[in-house]
Amino acid sequence: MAYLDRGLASNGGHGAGGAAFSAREAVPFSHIKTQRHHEHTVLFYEGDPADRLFELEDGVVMLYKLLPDGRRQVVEILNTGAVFGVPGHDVYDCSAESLTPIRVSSFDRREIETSATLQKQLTRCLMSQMETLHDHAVLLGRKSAVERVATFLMRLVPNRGGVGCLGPADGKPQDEFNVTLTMTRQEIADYLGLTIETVSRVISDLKRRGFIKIERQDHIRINNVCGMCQLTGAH
Amino acid sequence: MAYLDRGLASNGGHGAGGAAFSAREAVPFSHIKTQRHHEHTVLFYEGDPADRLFELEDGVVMLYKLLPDGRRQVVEILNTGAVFGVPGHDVYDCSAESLTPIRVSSFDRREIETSATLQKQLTRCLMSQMETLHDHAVLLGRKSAVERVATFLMRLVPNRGGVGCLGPADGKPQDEFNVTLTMTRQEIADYLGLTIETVSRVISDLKRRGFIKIERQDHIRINNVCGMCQLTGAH
DNA sequence: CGCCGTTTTGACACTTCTCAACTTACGTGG
DNA sequence: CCACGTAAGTTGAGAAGTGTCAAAACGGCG
Repeated sequence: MAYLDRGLASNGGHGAGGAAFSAREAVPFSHIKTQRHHEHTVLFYEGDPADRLFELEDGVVMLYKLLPDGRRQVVEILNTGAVFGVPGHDVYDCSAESLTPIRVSSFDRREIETSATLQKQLTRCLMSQMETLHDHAVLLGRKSAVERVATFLMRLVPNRGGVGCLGPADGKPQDEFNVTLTMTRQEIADYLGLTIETVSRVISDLKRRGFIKIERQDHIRINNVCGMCQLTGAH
Repeated sequence: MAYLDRGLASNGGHGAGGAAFSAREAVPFSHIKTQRHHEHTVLFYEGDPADRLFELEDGVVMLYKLLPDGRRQVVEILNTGAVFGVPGHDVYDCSAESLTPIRVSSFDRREIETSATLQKQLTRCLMSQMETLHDHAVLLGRKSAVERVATFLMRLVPNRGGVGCLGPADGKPQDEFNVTLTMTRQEIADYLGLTIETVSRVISDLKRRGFIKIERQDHIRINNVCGMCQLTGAH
C-alpha cells in the first residue's frame, strides 16, 4: 500500500486485495506465478540472474546488500504493493528476504517491455521508492543515532514520519500509538546504519525518558507521538 | 550517459548527442523546452510544485535535501542522460543544482502518462538510479571515511568503482588515472555524509600514502588504481 | 524447569566531529 | 604584473558519539 498508492488520485484505499497489477490485460504465455513464503525466506540473492520481477501482495520484505567482510546494509523495507527485483542490469543488485509471511507474484522481466499498464505501475512505484531512498540517504548520512531510531519508529505511525508527515502542529490527534516491529534489533541496526548495541541503548534511553514503553520486544507503545516527532530531526 | 546506458543492449555509446528522449514520437502541444544554465544554478527547490520533468543532456547536476537545522545531504550526482525532477507526489522531494554548465530539456509531467517511449526510457533510467542509490546507502550506512572517499574517487574512473567494477584482478589495464572533480570539498562532504574537515584529512592522508597526487584542487591523479580500489571496502 | 538465542548493559577504544587557526588559491583592482 | 582581499581548503587539539568486546539479563520453547 505504502508505495503504489502514493501519488495516485485517491481511489479509496487499495482496491481488491493489494494486487495492483492484477487488473492488467491478459498476456498470452505470461508466466505469472503467485507464491507464499514464510518469514525469513530469501527470495533471491544479490548477483543472481535478474530474470523475474516481483510484486509484494502481502507482507513485508527487506532488500539488503553485503560487503565482502560481512557488513550488511538493509537498503529498503517494502510493504504491500511494492515492486522489487527491478533489473538495473542483468543481475539483482541486492538480496531480498521476507520479514513476515508474504504473498508475492512474479513476472518474467520481459513483460515490462510488453505491457503498458505494467510499465506505468512500475514507474509510479519506482518514483515513490526513489523518494524513500532519498529520505533514507538523509537519515544515513546526516542523522544521529537517536534521530535515526525516532525516524524509524515514526515511520510506523500512519500519516507521520513518512514523506507526508503533517508536522507537530496538527492539533495532537493522537498522542500515543502502538507500533509492531517486524524486524529484529539486528535488522533495525543494519537498516539504520548502526550497531545492535547502539539501537538497544537508544531504545532503552527513549524508554527511560518516557517517550516509549516496551510492551513486548516487538511491540512498542509511543507515549508521546509529537515529542517523538521532534526527535527525528525533521522538525 | 552513465545512467541511461546501463542495462541497455550495447548500442555503441550514447547515440546523437545525449538526448535519449529526442527520438520519441511527436506529441501535439507538448511543452518541451531546452535550456542552458551556468554552474551552481538551482533548477528547483525541494517543496516546489513538481510540474516538470528534466532530462540532463549535458553536464552534471546534484540533488540534495536539507534538514531544518541546515544539515545537507546530497542524495544523487547525475550525469548526462539522467532524468530528474521525478514526481513521487505533487512537489519535488529534493533540490536540484548544476555543478557544471549544463544543457537540460524539460517536459510537462503529464507527458509521462501519454508517451509510451518516454515511459520506457524513464523506467530504465529509474532502475539504474535505484541501483546507484542502493550502493550509496551502503556507503553512508556502513563505510568508513577512507572507504567513502576512495569509493567516490573510484567512481570517477571509467569501468571502475561503479556497479560493474571489474575488480582488482583484471590484469592492471591502467594503474594510474586522472580524475577531474566538479564538486567542492563541501559538496563532496555532503554527498559522502562527512564533514569538510574529514574529507580534507582523508585526501591529505591518501596523498601522504602515495595513492594520489593533487595536481590542482579539482584535478587529482590516482597513482595506484588497484590499490585505491582495495580501499573502497568493495573488494 | 532448563536451555539457547536475542537483547541489554557496561567499560573502554576509536573514529569522526567541532571549533579554531592557519595556508593556499583565485579574482579584482591598482 | 603585483598586491590585496576573500573564499576555499588544510591542519591541529580536544570533545563527543558510536563501535567493540565481554558479560549479564531476558524471553521463548522444548
